[in-house]
Amino acid sequence: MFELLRTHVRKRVDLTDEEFDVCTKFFIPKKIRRKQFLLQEGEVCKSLTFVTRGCLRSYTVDGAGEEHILQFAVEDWWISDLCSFLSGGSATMNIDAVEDSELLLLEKPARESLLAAVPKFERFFRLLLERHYLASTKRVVDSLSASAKDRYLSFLSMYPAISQRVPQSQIASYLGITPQSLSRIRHEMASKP
Amino acid sequence: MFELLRTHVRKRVDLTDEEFDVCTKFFIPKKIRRKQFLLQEGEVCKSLTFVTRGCLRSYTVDGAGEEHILQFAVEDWWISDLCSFLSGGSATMNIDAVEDSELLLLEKPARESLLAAVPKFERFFRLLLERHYLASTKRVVDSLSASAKDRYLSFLSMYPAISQRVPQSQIASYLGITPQSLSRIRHEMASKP
DNA sequence: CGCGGGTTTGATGATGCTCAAGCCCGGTGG
DNA sequence: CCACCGGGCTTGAGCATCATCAAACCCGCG
Repeated sequence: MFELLRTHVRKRVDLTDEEFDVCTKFFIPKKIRRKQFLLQEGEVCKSLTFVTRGCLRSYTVDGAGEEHILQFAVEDWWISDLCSFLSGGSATMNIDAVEDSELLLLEKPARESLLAAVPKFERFFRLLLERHYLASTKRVVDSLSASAKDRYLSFLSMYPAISQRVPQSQIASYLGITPQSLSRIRHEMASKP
Repeated sequence: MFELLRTHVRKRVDLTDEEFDVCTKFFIPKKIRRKQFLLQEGEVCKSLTFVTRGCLRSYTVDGAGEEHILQFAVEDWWISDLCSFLSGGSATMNIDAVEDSELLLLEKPARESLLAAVPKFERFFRLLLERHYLASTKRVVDSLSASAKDRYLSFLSMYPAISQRVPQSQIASYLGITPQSLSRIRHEMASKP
C-alpha cells in the first residue's frame, strides 16, 4: 500500500526507512468507486490525495454546463484543488474517479504534523507545488501556440499511460476540443503517420 | 517609493509600522528603461520584483520565434519567473519593460532574511503564490471554454488599467490570437455594443 | 435481441489565420 | 515646412481549423 508512496517520495528527497515509517502514520487510506466524488465545487478541499491505484480527474463546470478537465491522476500522482486546500476557501473544482481507485489522503493538520516530524518534507511539498505550477504554465503556453493536433501529440507523449485508460471524450475535454474533432485527428494520424 | 508597497502588503497582512520599516531594508530599488530586459530565458531568476511605476511583461518564445505573453505587471503588481526563482533552475521566460519603470527587487537571500525577521511575510508570500496559481488555472479554463471575444472581454474587465497602456499587438499575444483578429473583435464591439 | 453509451462519419457553418494592401500618425531629414 | 519613412492598426479575400447537428456504427450488457 505504502510502497508506491515510498519510492515516489524517495525519487525527490532522500529519507531513511525510519523517516518514511513515521510519515505513513499521517496518511489515511481510502477506496473510491468509479464516478464517485472526492470533492465537489463549493466544498473545502481538506486533503492532498496520492493515488495508489486507479484514476481520478479534476474539472470545472462552466455556465453552459460543460465540463473542462484540468488534470488526470493515475497511480503515483497527486490530485487536489490546491487553491482551496492552501487557502481554505471553497473549491471551484470537482474531483471524481474515472476508475475504482485507492488513495492515500493527507489532511491539512496531518500535513502540518508531518512537516514538524520530518522537515525534509518541506522540500518535497515545495517541489510538488512547483511541478504543478510549471505544468499549469506550460498548458497556458500550449493553448496560446499549439493546434489541437499538436496539443494531443504533446498529451500522448507526456501522459502515455493515461491516454490508454481514459475515454476519448474526456481527453477531448482536457484538450479543449469536441470528441468529434479528436476522433478526426486520430483518424488522420492513423492514415498518414 | 515604498508607500505603494506598504499599502500593498497591508491589504494582505497587518503589519506595524516598525515591521514594515524593517522590511524595506531588504528591497533593492531599480530603474529600467522601455524594452530593457529584466530577465532572459536561460538565466536564473534571482529576485521577486514589485513594480512601483511603469509596466513589464513576461513571455516565452516558441520554436517559430513567436512571443507568447503570460503576464503584464503595472504598478502594485509582482512579476518574475516563479518556477525559476523557487527552484533555482534556469528560466523559460523573458521579462522586459513595456514602459520606463521603477522596481523593487527582493532577492532570494534577502527574502529569507525578511521571512526570518518578520514571519508575517510567510503568509504574505503564500497568498502571493496562491494568487498566481489561481490566475494560471483560470487562464487554462478560459482557454478551454471561452472564445477570443469572451477572453478579451474578460481581460478588459479584469485588467482595465493595462488595456490602456499596452499596444494591441501585445494584448493579442496575451490572448493567443493575431493582432488582425483582435482588431476585428474591437471593430465589432464598437459597432454593436 | 435490443438497448445505451461512446465513437465515428458526413455535411455545413463559424471562428480565427494568412497574405496582402491600405491607412494613420509621429519622427526624421531635406 | 514638407516629403518621406516606418510601425502599428485596420480592412479585405480566401483558407484552415474546429464546432455543430445529425445519423450511423460498434460493442458490451441486461
